[in-house]
Amino acid sequence: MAGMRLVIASCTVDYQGRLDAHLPLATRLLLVKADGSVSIHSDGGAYKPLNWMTPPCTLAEEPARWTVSNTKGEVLTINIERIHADVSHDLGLDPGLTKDGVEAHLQELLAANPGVLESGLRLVRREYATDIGPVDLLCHDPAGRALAITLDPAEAPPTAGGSVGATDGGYVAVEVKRRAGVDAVDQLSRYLERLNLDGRLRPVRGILAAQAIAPQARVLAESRGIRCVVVDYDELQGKAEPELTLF
Amino acid sequence: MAGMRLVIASCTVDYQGRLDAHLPLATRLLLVKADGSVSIHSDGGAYKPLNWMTPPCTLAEEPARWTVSNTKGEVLTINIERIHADVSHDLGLDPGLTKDGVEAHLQELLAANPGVLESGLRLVRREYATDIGPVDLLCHDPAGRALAITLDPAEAPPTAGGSVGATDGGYVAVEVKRRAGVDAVDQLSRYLERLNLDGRLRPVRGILAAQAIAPQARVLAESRGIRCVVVDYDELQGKAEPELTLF
DNA sequence: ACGTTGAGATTGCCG
DNA sequence: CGGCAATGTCAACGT
Repeated sequence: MAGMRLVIASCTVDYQGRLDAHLPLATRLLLVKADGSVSIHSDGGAYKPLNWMTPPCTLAEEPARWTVSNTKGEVLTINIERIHADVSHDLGLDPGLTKDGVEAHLQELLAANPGVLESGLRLVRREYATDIGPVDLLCHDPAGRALAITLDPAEAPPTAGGSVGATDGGYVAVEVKRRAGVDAVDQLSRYLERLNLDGRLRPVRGILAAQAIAPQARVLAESRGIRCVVVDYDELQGKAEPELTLF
Repeated sequence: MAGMRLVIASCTVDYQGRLDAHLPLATRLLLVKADGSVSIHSDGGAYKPLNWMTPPCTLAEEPARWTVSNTKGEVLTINIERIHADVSHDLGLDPGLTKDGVEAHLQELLAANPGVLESGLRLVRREYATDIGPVDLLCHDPAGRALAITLDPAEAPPTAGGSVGATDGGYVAVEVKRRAGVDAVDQLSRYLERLNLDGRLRPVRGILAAQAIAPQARVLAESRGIRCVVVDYDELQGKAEPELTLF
């Protein structure tokens, strides 16, 4: 039986699996999809169901008791007191969602225009592989150490005692985020720690590029000699197709 | 009009807000809850809707077009080609979900039995406040430096060059997780960095306690002198009530 | 209201 | 299939 089934029922629910959970008696929506997944919704709390079972799973249906289980030993038990409605509809396959404006797109635009991050910066490689994961952008700064002279002293990297690669020239690792928090700074720090073990790259410094950077992330980044650059998505998209803005 | 509304409709959808997204024409379930939130489901893909708008938001309904918007400028537009079904039900307030087995419970059990983490360890305080957030457990090791002698050399902390408080006695900061990843190591590292600025506590070392620890997290933790302890939830619960296991 | 943290996170990607 | 990182993460809680 293909299609989606909607049941309004007064029920209690028990889940045993990754945790134990229980729902007292109340009227709720039971949503059974074609893939067998079941979700139990109340009339609030946005889109997240109170309980659910993700596919693949099997539904065993008795008159007053549904038992949904999967191969990992998780069990969802729905004890049905009364059914108020029970309808089914065949929806067919969904053509799917198209998205625009996510981190991947921001990374593409920055890869095409690394100079936005810092004048003269050139892209070496996107998704540069390290043994702890890929760095979003690895760039090279032809100006090298000379660059530091032109920077405001307040933005200059700390002295050589820093724990990560806080230097002022050569290679540059860029972490791209839509919204950057302290975790993004830690992530970039890990990469820098790793990249600076490579004698062919060392010294490598870091740039955190995001549409928005949390204040605490900015403080942490600067204390580690990591530059923060806030990028404007629309403006960047304009640079990507400059011929469109000529007239 | 209180209650939940279920509409089966052929529609296209556009979302503009944190990103841009579009859904081509297809038949879907539109779920409108009493709080005004709207979610659009296909017949698959677990419980997450294809598109949605979380409350608070307002729904403006025209014959062939629903417009859902919030105060942050996000807009969800549903162009309705045909309505196949449209039913409403008043579900009433839900008494809510009870849970057991989450991190908070694991933290309680470890607070009551810190010796599980390391013989002799004593609890100083749960949720010990620092200015960058609370440490799950702050403990004290009466054995102090003498402990290191009994440890396997392979597990011994690194030399004093480590960037965070990787020492071998006195106070111990414990980070509790159900599943620990590298981010948990970073989190604990930040706390250690902070705690070791306090002369009354220094030196403070770290223990990462979790039901499961990712291999990369283990490597990173040990490179920073942080001990990893895998705890068994059921076993720990047994220790909490030892009188029940006497016979 | 804002920030921080946990979550049965889910989902997609790539090894 | 397992590890890893992004997500319009969401939701709960404390300040």
